[in-house]
Amino acid sequence: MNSSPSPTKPARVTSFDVAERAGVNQSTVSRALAGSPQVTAATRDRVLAVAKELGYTIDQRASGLRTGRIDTVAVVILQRPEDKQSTGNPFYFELLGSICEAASERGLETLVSLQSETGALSGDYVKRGQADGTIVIGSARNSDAWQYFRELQQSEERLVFWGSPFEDARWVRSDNIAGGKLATRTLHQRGYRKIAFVGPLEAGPGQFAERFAGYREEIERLGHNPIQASSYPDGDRSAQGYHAARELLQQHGDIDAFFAASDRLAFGVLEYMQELEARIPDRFGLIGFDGMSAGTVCNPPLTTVAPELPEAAEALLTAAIDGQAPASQRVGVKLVERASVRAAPA
Amino acid sequence: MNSSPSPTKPARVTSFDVAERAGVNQSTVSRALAGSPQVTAATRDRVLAVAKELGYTIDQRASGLRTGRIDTVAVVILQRPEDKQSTGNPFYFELLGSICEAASERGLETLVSLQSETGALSGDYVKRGQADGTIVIGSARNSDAWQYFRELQQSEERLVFWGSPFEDARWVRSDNIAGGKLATRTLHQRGYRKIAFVGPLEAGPGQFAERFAGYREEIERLGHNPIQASSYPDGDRSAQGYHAARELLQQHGDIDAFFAASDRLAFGVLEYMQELEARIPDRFGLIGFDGMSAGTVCNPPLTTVAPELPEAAEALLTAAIDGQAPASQRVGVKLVERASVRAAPA
DNA sequence: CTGAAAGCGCTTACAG
DNA sequence: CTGAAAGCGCTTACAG
Repeated sequence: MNSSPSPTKPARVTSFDVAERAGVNQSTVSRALAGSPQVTAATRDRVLAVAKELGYTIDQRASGLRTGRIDTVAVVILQRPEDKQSTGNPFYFELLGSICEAASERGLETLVSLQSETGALSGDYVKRGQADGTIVIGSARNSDAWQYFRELQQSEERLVFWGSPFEDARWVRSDNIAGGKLATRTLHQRGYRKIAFVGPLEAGPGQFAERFAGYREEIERLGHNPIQASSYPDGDRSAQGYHAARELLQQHGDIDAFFAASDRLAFGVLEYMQELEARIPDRFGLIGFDGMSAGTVCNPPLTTVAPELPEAAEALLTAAIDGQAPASQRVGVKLVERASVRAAPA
Repeated sequence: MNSSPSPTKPARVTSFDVAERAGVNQSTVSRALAGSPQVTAATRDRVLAVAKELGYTIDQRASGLRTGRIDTVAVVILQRPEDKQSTGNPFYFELLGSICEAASERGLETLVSLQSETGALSGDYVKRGQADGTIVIGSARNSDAWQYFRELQQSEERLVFWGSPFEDARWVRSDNIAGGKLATRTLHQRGYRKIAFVGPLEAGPGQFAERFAGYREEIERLGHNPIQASSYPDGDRSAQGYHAARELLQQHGDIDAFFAASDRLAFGVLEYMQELEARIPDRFGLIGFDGMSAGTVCNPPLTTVAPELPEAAEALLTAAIDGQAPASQRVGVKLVERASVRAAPA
């Protein structure tokens, strides 16, 4: 009478169950499900039918224990300790989205870990058998965390960084120099004549510094001098952008365009422009960096330099999983035209 | 002479290695690392020291195979098929962030899967031994996908939905009715007198319909009639919001406020307002729903009703992992005041 | 082409 | 308090 599933046995269906029902050996079930050419089409079909009937599915823990592979990539997103509880930088989630998609196309799952506190850092997913490789992306400002991962890279081949502040590491980055040039050249082509750079040039060879280098190179090629703010407040990027725009305009009344080293900085610039009731793109041009989708909802929508996310995801995955990519690698950038820059002259 | 790690043996360190070096049995190592009270403090310390020295770490595949737990929650994010390659709805990533944090506090890892194509749906992470429970979040518009997961829920206890379009399912949702009332009441209190609802009321008892119900209830309590657009174009939420605002204003010239059923709809309304050069919040009030961080960069920043994300994450996790939460559950909402609504009268 | 068996690295009764 | 052993569910040489 009691045909309802007994509470004592949740009854995991194993390959032995399938084997018994299909009248073959368990090893044959394993081969059939793996699509081994060693097994007859007839046998395989029978096994597959039974497997489907019983709702059998390979246990990845057992499979992974045996093969050494777990078909998973771990992605750790480093946040600033202050970003705890807030959403952190949405750009990282956009990159994460691309990684998930690229991973899925390779038949990999994606394990995601948000980390911020120095004490709770953990990157040995490969050693723990939870992933075949690890990607670390995140804020260059959490330098304690980066230090930890940099050391980890000594002993772990399958670990790669996006946006790490170190040169001596395996990383993937935007082609920041090309991006800086592209933004600057675009602004100049659209008729802006005094183009300022917005972005704190923090410790070491960070991404902002590279974007500045591209800007500077292009500005000098055009026969001008680079212009940048003298200091930046602590706080979020938006506040920094706001203050920089104000300071720059106070000191150089003839500035007519800004290249912001990140979209979040650009949002701050935009905020100041709005306070000034300055018309964009007529009076001022503005280009950001990152291609964040939030830039579609600001007013005007933000023109920005965006890394090729699918390319970035591929490069990161290859480096993390295969573990034998070139030491470091840059991905291309493109201009995402929205509305904070005048149209090209006809 | 050849002391460099031989390429043939990547040499995984196991509990047997630790045991040998510490001069104990492997089972003692296991107990020591599990913090079992059965093991002497002295023994435990020795084992822990050796483990650290050798860089030993428990293999989760083996551990999970033995215990049946894997200490991981799977999160599948359903996207509209069209959203492939785009970023999809950023709100889901904000919720994902909260889930990751809550999971991490429970000592769980988070497996993330972006799914869109009907053929490639997969939710049996528990059966495959990859997770102890599964959370599905995502667009109600991908109804084929929801149908798949709804059926899966018949056979899988540890599966819970955020925002599913079905009533007969285990889900967690915002208290949409309270949220609709809150938005409407707020607009009325701030002096707006003709408040329209923006949002397509799609098939079945979706979240938008609940938000509308809350709006309607409050509007009627205030002695007014609900106002809504007659039709919505296909396309993204922003375009829908734009068209609804235009239609509403054409038909009801005296509208002075909008409650949009989602932030993305609200961004579309905002876009139309900008075209009109209508001043917000003076001429029109606007409240969205979701609490998306992108709402901080639009102009003016968007006042919105936000679900309590940490509470949502806790409820989802409890339902997914423990598998014995109430059949369905609502989480509280709050008003996030930004600048698209007038200040409260003094 | 299929079967019998070993073993991946753990946890946990079972003895002592 | 510690050890010896079984077993979680697979994959894959090894036989035949």
